[in-house]
Amino acid sequence: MYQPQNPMIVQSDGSILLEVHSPAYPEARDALGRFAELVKSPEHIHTYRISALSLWNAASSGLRSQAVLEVLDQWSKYDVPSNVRTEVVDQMSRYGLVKLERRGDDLVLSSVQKAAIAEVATAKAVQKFILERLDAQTLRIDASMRGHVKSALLRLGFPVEDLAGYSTGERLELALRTMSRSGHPFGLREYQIQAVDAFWAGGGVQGGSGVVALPCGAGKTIVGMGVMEKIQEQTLILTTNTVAARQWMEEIKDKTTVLPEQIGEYSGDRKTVCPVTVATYQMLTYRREKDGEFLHLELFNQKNWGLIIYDEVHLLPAPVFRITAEIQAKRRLGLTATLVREDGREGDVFSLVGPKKFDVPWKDLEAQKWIATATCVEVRVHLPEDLRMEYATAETRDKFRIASENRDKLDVVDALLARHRGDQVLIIGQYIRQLDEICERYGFPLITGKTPNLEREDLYQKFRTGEIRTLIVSKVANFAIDLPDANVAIQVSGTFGSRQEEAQRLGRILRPKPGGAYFYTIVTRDTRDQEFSSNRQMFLTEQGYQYLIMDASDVIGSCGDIPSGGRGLEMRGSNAVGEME
DNA sequence: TGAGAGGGAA
DNA sequence: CTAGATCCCTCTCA
Repeated sequence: MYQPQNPMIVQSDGSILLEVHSPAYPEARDALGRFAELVKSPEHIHTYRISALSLWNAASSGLRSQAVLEVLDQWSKYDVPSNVRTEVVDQMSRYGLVKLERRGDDLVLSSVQKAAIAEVATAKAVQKFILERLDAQTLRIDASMRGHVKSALLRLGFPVEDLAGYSTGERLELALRTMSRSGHPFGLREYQIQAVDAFWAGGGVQGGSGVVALPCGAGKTIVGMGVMEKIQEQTLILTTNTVAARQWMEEIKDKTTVLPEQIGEYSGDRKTVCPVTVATYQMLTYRREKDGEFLHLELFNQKNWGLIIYDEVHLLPAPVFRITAEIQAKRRLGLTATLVREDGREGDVFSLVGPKKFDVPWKDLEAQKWIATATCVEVRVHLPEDLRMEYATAETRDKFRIASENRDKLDVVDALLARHRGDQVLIIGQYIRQLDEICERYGFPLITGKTPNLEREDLYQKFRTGEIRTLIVSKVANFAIDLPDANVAIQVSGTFGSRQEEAQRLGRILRPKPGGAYFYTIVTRDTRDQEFSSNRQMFLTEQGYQYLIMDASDVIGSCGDIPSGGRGLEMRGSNAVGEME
């Protein structure tokens, strides 16, 4: 049957085409996002792919294959190819087809399907972990190899459901406060409660490991504390940097009954191990020079942890994967905004930290006003005549830089600053040279990695109070979670295709505010800059953000509108909340 | 004891 | 893929 009004085409190779301008697009996109990945997003038709991992993650977060098929049937123009239907049902049923369970002191792999166990038993990568074959449906495995077994099986196409349970950690009684120490009423939001419950669902054996994906600014720390309250055991928290580590400590002190002396920082500065300990990933990955030995992995055994929290789990480094494979009996919570890794190790996150248990489309939280409504605009600038020759003859790897640093971008910055006079603006870029130039042109303060901490804090403070209205920031913006909120971000250059980076930077302006938020990215037309830019936008597009494409001349020339969902800029400051659709 | 630089790593 | 930021360590200086 042919239903031309539907927005979707499902093809037999597993790719899905989605028409962006269809009225049904928003609904179809959100439904599709639960089990497929966006791989290409040019202006009119987006391409998604159904991958095995995306289906397993969907299955583990509670979606049924029947529901997936219904989505495809509902929105597809043509009949869904039968091989795709089979693939969806097959892959999703694979999650949990092989189970890992405890029998006395032993661990066993079992399946209702003898064929599955037969396949597992003969696979080279798994054989070395098998101790004996108990019967046609059961294999006894080496209990110390629990993580390695799961990794190997995932690669074989068997995403194991791990029901072997967890060891009990040392007890730590704690509760969330209803009034924070700093004197504000405090409680979990609806979706945060759902996230905690989804992680915990099934209790003792089923609940206890997995990943929760939430947008920047949606309170992942709070979800972590909610899980700690459920478990009531000593907890080790791993973060990407010390500022984040200290923020966790502050939050726990502020919003739980854990006493300050029960919280320790394990970092380069201080090495205190307490019932709640916060450490950085880099601490754990540090190796002594002479023999390459890891010096701090001991931390995992220094206390009988009942829970390990992996903050920003999409950045988890290889050695931490290795140690995580060894501690599969501990409860593990992964937190992330994006789950996409740029290095393709999503499979390891799935098998070693755990499957995705919960996520919310960013647009849902926007609709509920938990995060700001953001208008994203890509402004395209031409390369000036004299740089064109240089660009054309440059080495591939220099091309990106030439296009990124295009000085004509500054004319657009001029215009945008004029439009947003009175707003709190961040100018974000990747090249110090380029940022120096901007700094000279306007005289706004510039923060880079070299800026001492005291000076940063001073500038942040002045920005917070409005004494300073514009800050220029380098890649520090990607990590500095203490960077104050702004309502306008102007990106003049960014890293090669990093989807996470774009998400992080948008996150800088997502705290809810009455006038909405504006995210501008300035790119050089028809160059590698533009190519990479579209790559960077992929994750946010998947989340429903549509970039408005404008030419530099439209921004510079007109003194009028940058539409935000068909409305003019003059709506800012009014009670109107801009719309994206 | 603490701050600040320099080197190496990923 | 660069360029850039971060974090760890050890060393020096007050």
